[in-house]
Amino acid sequence: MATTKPYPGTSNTQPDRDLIRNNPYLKTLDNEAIDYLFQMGEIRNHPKGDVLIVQGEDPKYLFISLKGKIALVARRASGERTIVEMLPSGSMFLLSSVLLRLPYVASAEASTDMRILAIPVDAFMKGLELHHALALTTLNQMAGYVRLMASQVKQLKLQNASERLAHHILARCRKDHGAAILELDDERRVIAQRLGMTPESLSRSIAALKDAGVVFDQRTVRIDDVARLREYCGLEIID
Amino acid sequence: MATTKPYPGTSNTQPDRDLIRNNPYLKTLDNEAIDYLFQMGEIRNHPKGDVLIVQGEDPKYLFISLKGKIALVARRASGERTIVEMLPSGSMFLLSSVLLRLPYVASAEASTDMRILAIPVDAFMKGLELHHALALTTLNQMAGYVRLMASQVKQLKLQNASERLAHHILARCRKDHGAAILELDDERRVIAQRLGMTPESLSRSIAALKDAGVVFDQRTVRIDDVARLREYCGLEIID
DNA sequence: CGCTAGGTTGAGCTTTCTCAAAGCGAGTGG
DNA sequence: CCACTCGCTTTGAGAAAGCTCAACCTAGCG
Repeated sequence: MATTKPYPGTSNTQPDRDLIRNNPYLKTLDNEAIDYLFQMGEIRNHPKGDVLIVQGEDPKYLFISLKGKIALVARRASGERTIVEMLPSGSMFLLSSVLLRLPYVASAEASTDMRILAIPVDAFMKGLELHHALALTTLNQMAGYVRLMASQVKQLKLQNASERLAHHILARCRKDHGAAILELDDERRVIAQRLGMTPESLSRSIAALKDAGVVFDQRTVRIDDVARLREYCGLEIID
Repeated sequence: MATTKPYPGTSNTQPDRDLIRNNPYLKTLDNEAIDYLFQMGEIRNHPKGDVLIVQGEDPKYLFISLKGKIALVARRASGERTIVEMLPSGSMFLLSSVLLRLPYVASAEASTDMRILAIPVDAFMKGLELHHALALTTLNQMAGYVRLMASQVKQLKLQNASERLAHHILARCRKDHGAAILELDDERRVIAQRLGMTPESLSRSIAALKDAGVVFDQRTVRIDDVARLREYCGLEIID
């Protein structure tokens, strides 16, 4: 699978601890919980493109991304694939399968070079009992995933392709009115799969958003008026 | 909103306790946790059609359905509605919004007459700290919701209307091969909204499934060969 | 300077939606 | 007891959205 490098107890874990402490999704962990995770887990480095988890397999580890972006990929029996979600660093990805000890609902692929912490399922479950901070962080992450997934269901059922693209852009825009400019850091094919459309449709949606005051230049997006785009989008922005 | 009836401490809570103890999603709660919930919460009865929660409002209570079926309904600004999910009794619905103290992502409507337990958010959060069994049940419910939502995203992105209908039927069928017969307990309009299509499209999908060996007679569904239908459906069945 | 990979554009087709009309079944009043 | 009505479902025809396939464009790179 990839380079594996367990912590031999005496090695320097400080840089990785700092990654956890600085991560918005993990910073509620306390020292005891972090100690526990490093004690029970091992660090792995994966190059972009690596498949960390295969849909349908039984969970053996809980993975926490310390650095890099994960793509959750689902396939049908016939082979077609789609991206269920992109997850930033600090994610305990496919957590639900681990907690329920049920086969992974999706595969996890490294969308960038990654550094991850892998904790055996039993050790993780034990950690939930022993470390309150870990349980709370886990609870929060899962609540966030439910929101994310529920929001996506709403998008797929209530918005057309261009509106979903508008939503995608707005979710990456910190301003809530006036003009704005931002960078999309995925390639078109990836964005298209995440939004549930073909790259061709994404292209046409990009063209369509000109009428809503959005101009694309490579990966740079310029929005004339965020409030207007929100109106166009039609759904409140979640994530 | 509806008939409200708090527990005055001495009243008979036994029937409601039994509902909890017999419910597959709640039976891991222990007596202390159940005591706590009844002490802090109040019982409400709602007739079919009542709106228990309105999308966009701030969570004040965590609701647990003791009896009856909930429809999670989402709307766009322009008014169109869809059903995000149908939840059986024993559900802590819209849990994620409560845990994160963020506006509800969807409305909750009583799809049947309902009996629910409403616990103020602060009391519930406190309960998570005090009662380990409650925290575990909560964790499990949320993990289940993530799976459900992730599965639905897969369905919407990878399956066409007829395949989604096949999925819906298979999810309600306990057998995994041979012939089977089952009842759908929702009306067509509701099933259509849940599956992300119009009632007309659902009608046509019902007709289309004849070729896959599925016959509808009112709410009764007869499947010639479950394995064959699974193949037609193209995705593993989750829920 | 030509290749290659990613992105866009165009044409035709498939799926699903929309709108209108017809079918059907359960409950009601004559 | 029967015709009627109301609500839900199905069917049909046309329109719209999105997909497929093919051609073309463009930028980075050997």
